[in-house]
Amino acid sequence: MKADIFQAIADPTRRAILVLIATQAMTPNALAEHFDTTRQAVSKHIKVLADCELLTQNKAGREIYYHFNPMKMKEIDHWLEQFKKHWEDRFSQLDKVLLNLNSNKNEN
Amino acid sequence: MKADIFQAIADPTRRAILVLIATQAMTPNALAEHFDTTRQAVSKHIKVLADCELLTQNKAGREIYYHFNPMKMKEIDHWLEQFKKHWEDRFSQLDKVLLNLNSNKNEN
DNA sequence: TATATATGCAACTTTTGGGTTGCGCAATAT
DNA sequence: ATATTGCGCAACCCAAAAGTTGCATATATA
Repeated sequence: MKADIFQAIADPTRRAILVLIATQAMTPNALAEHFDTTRQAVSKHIKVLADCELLTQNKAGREIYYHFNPMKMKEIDHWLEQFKKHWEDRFSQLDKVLLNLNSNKNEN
Repeated sequence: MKADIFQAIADPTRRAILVLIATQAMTPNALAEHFDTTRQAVSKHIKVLADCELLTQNKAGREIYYHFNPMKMKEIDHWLEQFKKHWEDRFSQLDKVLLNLNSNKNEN
């Protein structure tokens, strides 16, 4: 059983799938046309994404539309928050340096 | 050659390393004490993280202090931004309701 | 009803990744 | 000067993952 969302987005093909499906729900076949691999390979990627709930299904006859689940993706954002302050701090430090450099010449 | 930041954060041990080092720069040995693996295993994780520039080195004698590079982590945040609107949008919730209605009727 | 289409699943192969062991090298300590 | 410490690197092993092929099943169409 696979459920690690970080592992899920590690693969570049899966990230591309997410980008496509975030724009528009798609079937596996429609999706596979965007890639250079077999339908089954794409299907396996879909399974990984669905297992960790980044995708949800919607069956319509014999077709299955996969939809993007943004709330799951938000978990990544939540994990990132603990680091956010670090790059915001660095920005302000950099700002300070640039201001000091600029103050030798002129202001704007 | 490994340089994929998404692949780098896929491993739980590496994510733990990032959390530790974000708080305080550390040497490989100090780091390894926090985990149940060998120093070499941790060292390999460090290499992965350093290769994709999530960590930077600072040599001090025979010790090497690894520092967190928040600007690189910010790239993940940047990638996430394309999805942010999906979970922030109120329409995202509306979509979900509509999709549930559709799947109950099983038509399109 | 017979056939084509959309999909999932299981078996297999190949590649990748994580871990361990063993080594070499440079910096420090005795 | 010799021993110890901190570290990286390479070789190897094993498990997991990605891709392919071949099926089975359900739905649509002729």
